[in-house]
Parts: sequence; structure tokens; C-alpha cells
Amino acid sequence: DTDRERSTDEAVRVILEGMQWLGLDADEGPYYQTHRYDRYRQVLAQMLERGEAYRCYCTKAELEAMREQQLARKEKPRYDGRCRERTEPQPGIEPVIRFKNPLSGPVIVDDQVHGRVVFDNAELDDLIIARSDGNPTYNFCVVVDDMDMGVTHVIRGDDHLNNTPRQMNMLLSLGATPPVYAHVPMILGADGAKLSKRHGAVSVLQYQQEGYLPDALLNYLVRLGWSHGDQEVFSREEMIAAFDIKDVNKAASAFNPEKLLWLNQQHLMRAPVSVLAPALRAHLAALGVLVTDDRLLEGVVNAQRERARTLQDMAQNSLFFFRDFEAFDDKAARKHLTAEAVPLLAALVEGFSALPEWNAGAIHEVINAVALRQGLALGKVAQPLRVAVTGGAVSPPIDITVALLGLEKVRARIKRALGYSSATVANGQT
RNA sequence: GUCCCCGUCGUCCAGCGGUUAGGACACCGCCCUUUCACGGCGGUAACACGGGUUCGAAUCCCGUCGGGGACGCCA
Repeated sequence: DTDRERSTDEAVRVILEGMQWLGLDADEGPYYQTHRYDRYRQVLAQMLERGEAYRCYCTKAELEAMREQQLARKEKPRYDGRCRERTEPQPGIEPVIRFKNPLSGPVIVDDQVHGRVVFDNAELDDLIIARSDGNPTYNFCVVVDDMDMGVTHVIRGDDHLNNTPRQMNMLLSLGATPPVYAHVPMILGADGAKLSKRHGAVSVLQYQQEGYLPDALLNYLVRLGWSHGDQEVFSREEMIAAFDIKDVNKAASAFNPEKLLWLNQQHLMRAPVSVLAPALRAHLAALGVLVTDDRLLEGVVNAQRERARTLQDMAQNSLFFFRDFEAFDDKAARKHLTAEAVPLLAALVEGFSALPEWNAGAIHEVINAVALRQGLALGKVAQPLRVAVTGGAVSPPIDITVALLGLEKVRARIKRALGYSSATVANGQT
């Protein structure tokens, strides 16, 4: 949080809650770099004293001119170290502090993903480690933190690979042993361009809101740049057991929302009711439905788990279980709630009402018997019934749906459907 | 522009000198089926290009091209 501008309470909260939702917990921390400024200043003073860092009095205009010239000469823009020998303060200028990077020689990064990467010190410049207001910068803070906190492994996106030699130089200068580095490939947007808000670079919490399971998101992400045979679906435990940083690829990968959706469904099919039920309850609540019947909630989870790709879908498609639908789906009603359906629905109500035991098996037999008696295919009876009790043409298996709904609601809804049928008959719309 | 990284189906991965180049998502058929799904079977689809090395290259080397990243008193 060394950047006062961007490090808002909200930004911090989103990170912490996102990690918590994913179940990615930490043994210590979190640590805030703003709380450690005294320590950074102490190291800064020490480096200044030892000549490992120096004050730079260059103005922004001067720096800008330098940059322009270098660009014009087709060179990599970088600070030329002109203040290295300048010892006298410049009046009216608050200096920044720069690290005195070695002028030559190689810096070798033995990266766990990329292998050996060699940089030339001549390519590196003296980076600013403290701003003119005295505040330390990120690249310096992390170095001090890595040293102080005994960090052994740094695993981060490979956009940081270029920072590594500078950080190693500072660590070496401070007499610390650099940690092991592993730079994992970046994730690009679905269009192959850098990930942006447009295509997926949203807060982790947004995936929660959209009805993804944390394990599914983790599963999707872990398979980017990594694999374990032909296995696609991993439980959290399986990921942990199979993963090895050494098996990670070097190439960036594109974010594919379709596959995430598929994986989420796979996890929805496998997850225990104990995790799905509360999650579905929350998504129903977001749609304005407060669930009071836990048995029903669990039944719905099991009935819907393989036909929803997100919990949001599941909630949306399950509304009719918890409250009466406002109107029949037009197309479905016109097709199935016909005059021919009236006697069928009447027979079903009769059959259901006479049932000594209320369960899917018994309900199935009633539907079957009605179809048989009328000489109709099962679908000819099932569809009108489905539209009658759910309002639409899509639902879990009709016997299970009816069983979950209960006799009372089923009777009321069929009665309502009979009203619809006779109304259309009266209007000559059949 | 300079430096660094990367390059197998549209996408995610397998492949580690000899394979009909394999799996998954998506897409297209067919099957299962009371709807929708799930599931099953089959199909379309790739080694960026050019040089080497080798009896033999997707696999090794070089170059080209392409993509990404870094180059900030941001992190």
C-alpha cells in the first residue's frame, strides 16, 4: 500500500475478502508497508551512508529531456546516473534517492519456470527507491520485506521478471540472499490482449456474485499453464496434491469464460449439498426469495445441480419452487395448455390426490397411468403438467418436480392452468 | 525504439528425436430421453515461416515473423 492514491480501504477489502472466499488463507499477516516506513527509512539511511544509494536532484524536466533524447537515438530510456557524483544539494529541490546499481556484469536469475535468465547490468539503471517526499517505493519495500521476513520463494506474474535483477542487486547490496523466484505466465483476455476490465479482470468477488464456486475458479486458473495428464476436473485436494511449480508452462494463456462455465457446472454436480444449499439460498435471496424450507432447498439443489452452470442460473430457474410464477410462459402455454390437455390435467389432479404416499416414484406411476389410459406418449402428458406447475417448458424431471412442490401447490397450479386452458378455448385460440 | 519472455486445433493443455500429433472447452452430427441438462458415440480443426543438425524433426540450433511484458517520484 505504498501508493496512497490507489490503496483505498475498499481496494484492500476486496483483496482480503476475495482471498477469503477462495479459501486461500495465510499463516501470517496481512502486513501493510505503510506500517513499516520507519524500517524502510532506516535501511535507506544505511544505504546512503554506505554509498549504496545516492540523492538525485534532477528535475522532472531534465529527466524528460534525457528520455526524449534516448528515444530519438533509439535507445532504451533510462537514467544515466548523472547525480552519482553530485554531492552538493541543489537549492530548492527535494531529492529522490536512487539505488546505485552495478554498472556492468551479469545478473543471473535461476527462475523455477523460465530456467536461467541472464540480464546485463549495463541494461539496468539506478532506480528510485524513495520519492522526494521521503516515501519509499514498491521495488525497494519488497526487497526489505523479503529480507526481513525471511521470504524463501517469490512466485508472481512474469510481468515482474524484468524487476527481478534490480531486486536481486539490492538484496545482494544489503547482504541478503535472494529468494527462489518463479515467474508464472500471465493470463490474457479472451481476445489475446492484456487482461482488462472488459474481459475478465474483475474483482474475484464478482465471480462469487455471478454464482461460481471458489473451487471451480481455482480449478480453472490452475489449469492455465499447467496440467496433470488428461485430468480437467480437480478437487481442491487433488490440485494441491498434483501441483508442482516446475510443471508450469512459460507461455501466456487466454482467459476462456466458456470453459470456466463448464468447469463450474462440473463442480456444481460434484459439490456436497452442505456447500451448495447455503450458496443457493444466498442467490435466491439476491432475487428476493427468502427460503424457509430447508428440505425443499436441498431437494432443489439435487434436482438442479446438473442443469445449471452457475448458482445464479440455478436460483433463477428454481424460483417457481419457492413462489408462484407471475404468468405462464407464452409459447409453452400455447403449445401445451390446450383443450386436449384439460382432461389430462384433471385426471392427474385426481390421481395425485388419491396417492397414499407422496414421492417421485408414486407420482411417476400416476403420470404413466394417465398416459397409458389415453394412449399417449409420456411426453404428451408430462409437458402440459410441467407447464402447469412450473409456468414454463423447462424443469427437472417432472415427477421429482411435482414431488418437491407438494400436493397443495400442485393442485392449485393445475387449477390455475385449467383456467388458462378453458380461457384459450373460449377465445378460440387452440 | 531498446531489453526480457513466449510461439502445437478458435481456446486451454499433452507431446521431451521415430505418434494415424492425444485430451478438454466451444462448434456440428447421432444416441439416450417426459422438457432442459447430464451422459455416450462420432466429426471439423493445429505443430507460425525459412534455413540448418540428423537416417529421421512438433521436439535440437539459427534467423524471420507474430504475440506478450518491462522501460514511472505506479505497483
